Amino acid sequence: MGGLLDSLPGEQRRLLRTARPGAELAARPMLATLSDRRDFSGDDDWVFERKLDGVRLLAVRDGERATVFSRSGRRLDDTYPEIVRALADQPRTDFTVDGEVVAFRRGRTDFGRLQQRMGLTRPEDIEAAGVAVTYYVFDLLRLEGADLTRLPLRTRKSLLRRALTYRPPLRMTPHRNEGGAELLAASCDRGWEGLIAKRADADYQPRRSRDWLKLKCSRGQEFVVGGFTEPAGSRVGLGALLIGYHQGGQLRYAGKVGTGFDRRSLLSLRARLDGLRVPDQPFGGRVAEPGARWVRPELVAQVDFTEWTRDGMLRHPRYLGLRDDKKPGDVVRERAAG
DNA sequence: TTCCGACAGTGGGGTCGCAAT
DNA sequence: ATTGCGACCCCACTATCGGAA
Repeated sequence: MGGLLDSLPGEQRRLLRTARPGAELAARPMLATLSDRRDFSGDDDWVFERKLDGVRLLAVRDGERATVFSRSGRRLDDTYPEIVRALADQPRTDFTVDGEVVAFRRGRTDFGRLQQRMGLTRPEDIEAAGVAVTYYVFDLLRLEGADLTRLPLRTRKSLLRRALTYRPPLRMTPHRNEGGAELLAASCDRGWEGLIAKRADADYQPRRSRDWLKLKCSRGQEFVVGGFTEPAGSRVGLGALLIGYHQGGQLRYAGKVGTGFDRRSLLSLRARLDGLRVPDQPFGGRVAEPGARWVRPELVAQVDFTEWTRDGMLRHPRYLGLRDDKKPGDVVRERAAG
């Protein structure tokens, strides 16, 4: 075993530094920056990966031992024992990899399903949950005693492919070298989350970087504003808008949106909402939001979000603005569940 | 001078575990 | 038995500040 690094050209070998196992974990994982960029036809060289909807996991193999860490540095060995086992069974005994743990439902990565595993550490609880996980690795930070983070991404990926043996629950994240725009369109059609675009020649930086771009499929639509919450702390105007849509002759609650505002929009929204105040909630069914203020459902807000949760609430909602061109009565749910 | 990255603060849904009711 | 809370996960965004470009 070993000798993978001997195949590197001299100028890349000079980028290597010695690394103690786990030393890179004192730093943080490299994070992607949210981007609207869609044109990747320029001179710069990018690698595209499917955006996986799970939790980040860094794994360290040091001799006989394998250990996994969350993004914040928490040890998760008891949470994902089958991943630790898969890493401990690898022929190579000296590496650090970066990747994402996911759970599948109906062929798609499903964060909600993974959540049923995330907090569990007792083997019998994990067994009872019945949620199989897969560890998609996409980067190699350390190998054969060397810190690889200064090497270009393509080289790290090439080494990663050869360094590990891929059997469930361990997989290498597939990537493509071109066609980013087409790939993103196809991903969104399938109802996936989006893509991560990574600069092919970039090093691994333990922070949020523009060398990794998060390209998200947007699932925005209009919602009727039926109430709001009071601001807290240094916040002004309001905390969040309570929003919904029409279905079956009533206004159905779809959750809250509490980000995307600046000071001006918070204050002007509050002024308009105060003119619409009513004592009773306009939503059908009971909405349990302590301290909520209710308004006549006359304002229509444009809201972006990633997906509907199982309970029919919005995940990762953000406010984009008011739609004065839309009638509240026309606002319905635009996508089916899931 | 302008831009970028890091941090703090405020907001979201959901899960689990634990304490209070 | 139910409810509430905090701690984690995922995340959104604004505002600010200091240093790099």
